[in-house]
Amino acid sequence: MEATPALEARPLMDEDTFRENFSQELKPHKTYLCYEVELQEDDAWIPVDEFKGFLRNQVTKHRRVGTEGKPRCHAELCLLELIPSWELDKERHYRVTCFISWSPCPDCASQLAAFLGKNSHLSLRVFASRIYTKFAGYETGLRQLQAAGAQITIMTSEEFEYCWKTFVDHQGTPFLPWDDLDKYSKMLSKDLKGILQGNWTWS
DNA sequence: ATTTTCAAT
Repeated sequence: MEATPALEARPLMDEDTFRENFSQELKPHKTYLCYEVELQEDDAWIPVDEFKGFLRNQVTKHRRVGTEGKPRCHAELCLLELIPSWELDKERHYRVTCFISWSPCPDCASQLAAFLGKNSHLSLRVFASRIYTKFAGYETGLRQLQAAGAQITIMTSEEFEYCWKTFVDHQGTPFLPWDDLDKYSKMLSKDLKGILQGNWTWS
């Protein structure tokens, strides 16, 4: 009964899942989100390791007439359901960081913004691998989220490597960037900057 | 080049 120290095994993402979902070239019909929390102490951010993890969006398995399936849940809303369970001290200030494979859709962005408005003890940073442009108004959504105080950024090799080390079951192997990682990251960063500044490049 | 877009036609 001395097998493991008080260190609880945290679930880790397998390597393929990470690569398949965070590579900018692939566009899987699912979203993964890695999250972590830090507590503000003077000028420093202290990691709160117990609330570190990852999740993915939830889908209804079977849809049948007359059956009330569990509603689909985008990854961001899964996170919003999770945060209250952490019971963070409202007298202190925390920073929640998430690394997400698709940027928030307009609805999620709006809900995140509302959440930040109601939780002034929390700050939010969003690092996205890709920009989710499927739904009309995605630009406005991202701007709204930024206006609510969130920091929104495209993941660079630095964040990919951090996620690999922190959330992936990497078996001790170092992060090997995929082809064109930096190229896509720079391209998407430029796109996001334009969006957040209110420029439109597409009609 | 406009793209497998938080699926399921």
